[in-house]
Amino acid sequence: MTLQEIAKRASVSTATVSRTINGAPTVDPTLARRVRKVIEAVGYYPNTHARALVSGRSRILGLMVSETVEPFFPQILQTFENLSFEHNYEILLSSISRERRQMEAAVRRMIECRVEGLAVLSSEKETALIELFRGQTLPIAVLDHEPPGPLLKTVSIDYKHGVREAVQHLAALGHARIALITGPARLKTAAARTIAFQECMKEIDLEIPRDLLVEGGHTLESGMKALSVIAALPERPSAVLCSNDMTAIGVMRRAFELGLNVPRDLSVVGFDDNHLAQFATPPLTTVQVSYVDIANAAFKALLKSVEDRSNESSREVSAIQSNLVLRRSTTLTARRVNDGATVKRAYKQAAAVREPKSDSESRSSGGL
Amino acid sequence: MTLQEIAKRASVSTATVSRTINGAPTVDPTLARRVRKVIEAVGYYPNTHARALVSGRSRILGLMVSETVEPFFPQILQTFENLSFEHNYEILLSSISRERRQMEAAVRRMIECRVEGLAVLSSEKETALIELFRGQTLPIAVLDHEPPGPLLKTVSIDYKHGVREAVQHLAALGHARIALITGPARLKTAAARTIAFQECMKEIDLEIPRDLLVEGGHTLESGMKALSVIAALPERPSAVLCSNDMTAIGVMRRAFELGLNVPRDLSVVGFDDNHLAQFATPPLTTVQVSYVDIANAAFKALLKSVEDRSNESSREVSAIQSNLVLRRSTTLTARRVNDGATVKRAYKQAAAVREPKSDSESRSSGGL
DNA sequence: ATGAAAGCGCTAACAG
DNA sequence: CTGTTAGCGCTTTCAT
Repeated sequence: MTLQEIAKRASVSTATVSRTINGAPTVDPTLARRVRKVIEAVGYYPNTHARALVSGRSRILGLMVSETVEPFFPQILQTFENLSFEHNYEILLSSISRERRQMEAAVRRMIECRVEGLAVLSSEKETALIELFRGQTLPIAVLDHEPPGPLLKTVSIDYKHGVREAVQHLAALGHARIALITGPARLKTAAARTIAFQECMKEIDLEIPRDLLVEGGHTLESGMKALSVIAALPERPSAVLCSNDMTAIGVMRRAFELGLNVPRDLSVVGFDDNHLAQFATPPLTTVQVSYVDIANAAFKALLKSVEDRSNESSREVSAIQSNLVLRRSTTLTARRVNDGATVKRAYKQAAAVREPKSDSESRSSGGL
Repeated sequence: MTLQEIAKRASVSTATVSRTINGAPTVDPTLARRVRKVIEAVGYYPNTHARALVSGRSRILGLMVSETVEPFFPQILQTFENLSFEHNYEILLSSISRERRQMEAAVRRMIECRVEGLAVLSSEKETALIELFRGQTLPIAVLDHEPPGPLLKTVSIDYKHGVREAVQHLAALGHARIALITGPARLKTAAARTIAFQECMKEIDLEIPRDLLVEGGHTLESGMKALSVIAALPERPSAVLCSNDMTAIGVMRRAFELGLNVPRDLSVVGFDDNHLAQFATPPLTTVQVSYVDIANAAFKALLKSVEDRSNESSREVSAIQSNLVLRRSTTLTARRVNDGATVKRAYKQAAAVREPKSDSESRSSGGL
């Protein structure tokens, strides 16, 4: 069934049918009704490919993410889905492979499908990826990318806010020796977390001895290993901040094995607030990063870029905030434990303390 | 840049360019090389929309799932992604909304994009959904659907295998009173699990008193509530099988609160083997359902249906097996606890015991 | 083996 | 306000 056929049956021109379908205001209500009736009757659905071809607009947005098997991925996808739906776009999904050939193939698909905009939500490989789109006049939204170009919209994550809350929360509980278990060095987001930690510690004049900066790998195992290292230290820290939740879970598991009670003997803070965090034992205090907000910002930036054709030069930057979510894996240090009021005060000091927006939608492990 | 332009620059006809691109065998190698050179030089990418329009083949497969925010979803999507990539299809994703209007809109999108096949991987609403595709001559792959039609490929999940392993494993450990916490009644997959349990219990002549069949809702809270009910029973069961992992986690949490030790006082078995299962305390013994296998079967069925145009009548049924995964949430009953050898023997009796294929890719909560 | 030409289904001038 | 018409970029006979 084609538009032509509808035109014939409704005894109007194809133009009128087209106008009716697209809700053009200049079409006689009587005719419009007649057309719609025929469309309804025969079960006609316009062909998007023909439409895309002639209009030059595919109404498809590309979404490239590191791994669909990542904890935050569902939230990102769901958000994109909803927004696309709302704005009448389709989304073309692709995972960013480590292999060059696969990456090129993915890029090819995006281009061949004539996506009108692209969101790259990954913490590695984005630079190489974006490079492959050189010369495509395609708006791209990406996390914290330098240098931004005219078509490059940037979504930046403010790790510092949440980390500051975490550090000050711990300090208020009496912790002075706070360790950090980092993520893999190659992830720029992990690096950003480390820097945020260092800066926030400095803000309140806390030192970070070399041996309290332990490299992790954002995995359960790396967290376990890191805690073994930390536990063997001559002067053990009383709290540890982890670069993601999975690491924190590993830390808690190893702590348990070593007979260390969390939080009594060791306060643990995670990062991301994925699904596991709230179900951990004890439930994990963590720096929440809202992937919904991130996806939202990326989509909006893209949409704006696609709909306007003018503002090509305004390289937008949308900043997403992180926040501490208080649960049960942190508490007073031993020397403060007798001071009953202190714990309450400390909890209050963690300014933006709140449960995440949609706890039940959170997911596990990883982080962008 | 268009195919025409390439033809001009390579001084050949558009037909030759088309043939070259599509790897037709009847094109002179010299010409082909010349064409490819131009294509490479100018960075030409064929337009899939034009291609789809003229060829009548979109090379798009639809995938509809209940909620992208579901634990098993990433595995399904990833599997589809990989396979699509491999076979040069794109996938059009849509979540199955509870609202009628949204559902219709999703169906419309699928049809307008001219998807060549559709996988519906959901445990509710599929019948209504499929109904909306009536008269579309579109191959559809769906979970256990009755009645199967000529274009309806069915993927069925054999819950009984895994449940049998679970029940016999528990029986071997000395458990005679085994409770079941069901899922929501509206989910046909949950109902199937319940039936499998009843049948497997009957197989080994174990009774299921009315009060050992407790309705749950596949949520943490429902698991907690269900255990409260069970714990209050005059004659408490020594083991409980849950309709999904989330329920089992809730059971374990409430058990902990009630001072019941899992597995010593109560053996707990989950269902699905999602991400949480292995990280639970204690790690959860569970009936694993491989969503990778399910997605794989659905895709393959679809592909076959799309590529052949003949076998429209062969309504395939691919059966996916479930298996028990042994972890630490089950053990001997009190009366057997003194018999040292028994536990080993029991573990051996659970025939197909093994760790899941890719533990680290599993996800949390829910179940199809 | 290659080219010329006819559309695929739709939109958007343009003319009326 | 409506209709006519010219393509959008590609594949595919059908000749040659």
